[in-house]
Amino acid sequence: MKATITDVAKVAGVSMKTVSRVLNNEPNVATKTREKVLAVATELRYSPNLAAKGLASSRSYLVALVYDNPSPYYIAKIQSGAIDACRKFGYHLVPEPLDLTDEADEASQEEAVRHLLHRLPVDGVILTPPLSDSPGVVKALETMKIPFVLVAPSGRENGISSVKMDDIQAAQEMTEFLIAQGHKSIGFIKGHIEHSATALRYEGYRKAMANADLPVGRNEVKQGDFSFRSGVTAAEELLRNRSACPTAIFASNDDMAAGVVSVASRLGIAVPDDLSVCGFDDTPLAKILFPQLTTVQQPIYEMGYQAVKVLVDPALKNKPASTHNLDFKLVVRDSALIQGS
Amino acid sequence: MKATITDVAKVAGVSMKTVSRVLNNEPNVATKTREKVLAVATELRYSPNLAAKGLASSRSYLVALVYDNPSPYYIAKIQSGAIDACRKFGYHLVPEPLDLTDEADEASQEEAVRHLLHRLPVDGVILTPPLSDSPGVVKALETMKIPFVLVAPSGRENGISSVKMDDIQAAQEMTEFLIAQGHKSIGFIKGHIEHSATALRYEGYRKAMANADLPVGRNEVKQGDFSFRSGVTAAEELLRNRSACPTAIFASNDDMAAGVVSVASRLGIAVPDDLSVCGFDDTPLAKILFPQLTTVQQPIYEMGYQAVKVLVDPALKNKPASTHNLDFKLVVRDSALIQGS
DNA sequence: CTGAAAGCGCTTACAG
DNA sequence: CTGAAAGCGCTTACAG
Repeated sequence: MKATITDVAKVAGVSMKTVSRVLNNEPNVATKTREKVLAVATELRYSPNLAAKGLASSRSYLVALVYDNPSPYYIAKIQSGAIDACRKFGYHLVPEPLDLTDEADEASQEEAVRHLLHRLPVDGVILTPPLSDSPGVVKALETMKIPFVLVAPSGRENGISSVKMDDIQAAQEMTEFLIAQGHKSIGFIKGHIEHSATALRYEGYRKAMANADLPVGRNEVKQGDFSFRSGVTAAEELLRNRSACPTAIFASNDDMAAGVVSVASRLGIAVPDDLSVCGFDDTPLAKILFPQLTTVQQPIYEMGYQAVKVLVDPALKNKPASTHNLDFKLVVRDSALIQGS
Repeated sequence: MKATITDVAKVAGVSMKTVSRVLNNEPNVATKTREKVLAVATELRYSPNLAAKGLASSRSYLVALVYDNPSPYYIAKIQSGAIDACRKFGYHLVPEPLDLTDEADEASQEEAVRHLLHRLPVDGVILTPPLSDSPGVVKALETMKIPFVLVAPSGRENGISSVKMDDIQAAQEMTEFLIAQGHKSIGFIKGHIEHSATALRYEGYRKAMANADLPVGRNEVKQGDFSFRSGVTAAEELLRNRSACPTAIFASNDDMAAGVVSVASRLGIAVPDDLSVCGFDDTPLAKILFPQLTTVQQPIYEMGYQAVKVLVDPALKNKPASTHNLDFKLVVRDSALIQGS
């Protein structure tokens, strides 16, 4: 029924091995032979059997995307980029959710990963936050000798490839944007205390304020936890004293920014006329809100794409570990745009 | 390094074939032999090589989730259910986005699917809306003789397995809930005109109104397109005449319901005191809004799970096509809850 | 530049 | 209840 490499060889009048060489773009094939084989392959609608290739070469042509993330939106974007890259290089992506909530210690986390990857041999693994910061998970991959790449890890990992963006720089630029709009008192809402991005975004905000010689008052910074609810609570505190409240609030993610907008609307504070609001992430919510949110667009799709590339691109794999810094984008929408500016 | 079936056979003192029988739960193995093999397999941390299994049995142990859907939330949930089912049966899920926007006619859509599945042989395919309604896609699968199952198809497909929920019934129950709360004038906002769920949900609404002998005025039904924006527009029309506007609005998805809430808030109409609002889908948005949305929770995760089960469960596959109707759930939250009721 | 042989780790079909 | 042989469709390592 389906054509095999032997069929192609027979019809083309060459050996199986030559067909293999042509299809894998190996050198040492006469141009004429190459063309002939290619023509026959097309004619026979030949496509290699992945299982056979895998068995013979002890590769799987599979890349696992291992995640443990509550945000379907984030995963969907990473996955989308990863799949596109896989297609380009003849691989396939297998998403593998990994629930580590029951595995408290490092050793049992390691065992969980080992178990997961024992059943399915893959040629590479992509780790998304917060797994990219888990020592147990990383250790399992290292001892199993499976190539892997970290997406947005918090630390500067030595000897491990990673794809990331500069959260500090992004938060700093967003704050600078607000300062350029004339704001002098800018409130900030921090994210979840255990999330690695929280400290980085806060640092970017502080840097911009310091560079502009603007003091940051104790009452201008509130702790949140990335939830809408925490944005509401923080906004209520920031906006309590109407005579001395900030003219702009930078929430370190969109959900919290939505909470700010909702409080402002309830208190009759006009956004952006009386209060500018910024978020971070550019989730779908940012465009649904009224007014639409000014926010930071992370290169999530690109991180997924680049992660796969690092693992499977012949030009990159088996090379020393590399760190890929991808570009973010400030998306300016109505929530922080002074009229006429 | 990694144990093979031969290693297990050697250590257990039996033939390769016997090990194979034990591991695949085939009959005709002495209990003692079975136990011995199992013990050795565990000891050696043996796990079968998928590629070898696949090559020998001409199966792949892979299921493809083919989608072309703008909603990452929907896909993420389907995928989550599908992966869990795959794990239970020893399969793996490979998500395959399929962009059909450039393939206008049925023939080229068929070719696109053929091309996609030619490279990756899979044991089954799951088709999500709107692909589950595409004749070209269905035809490709049929001629390739790949087992497949439709998720939420609109029509009554003959001879094709499907998993779905009853949109008519759900919309009817939601409307009945509003009626039971004492509402007599209930506005309705229809969905996108080309989406199959639109007509079904509207029918459920009409049925409930008719059953309760409540007339549906021309001004009570507005056309939307499932977007937040269209919900805003529809709400503005429905609420224009404050003296004769409905006391409840049932939007046929959450995004449009969010639009209604936003208009009400702008007009100073209290939700739910002056206006009850209901949505459909129970997206994350439903819980972020203030007040939180009363809505219909679709069994999306369950559809993904069941779809895989139909394809790979030995008790179900190779059986005649079956239709699986899964249960929805009315989620009553503050946006449509009369106080004290 | 090309090919014949062996083998990857399983299952299938058959035999006993 | 158990096993020996052949083969799935490729690649690897070697030879020429």
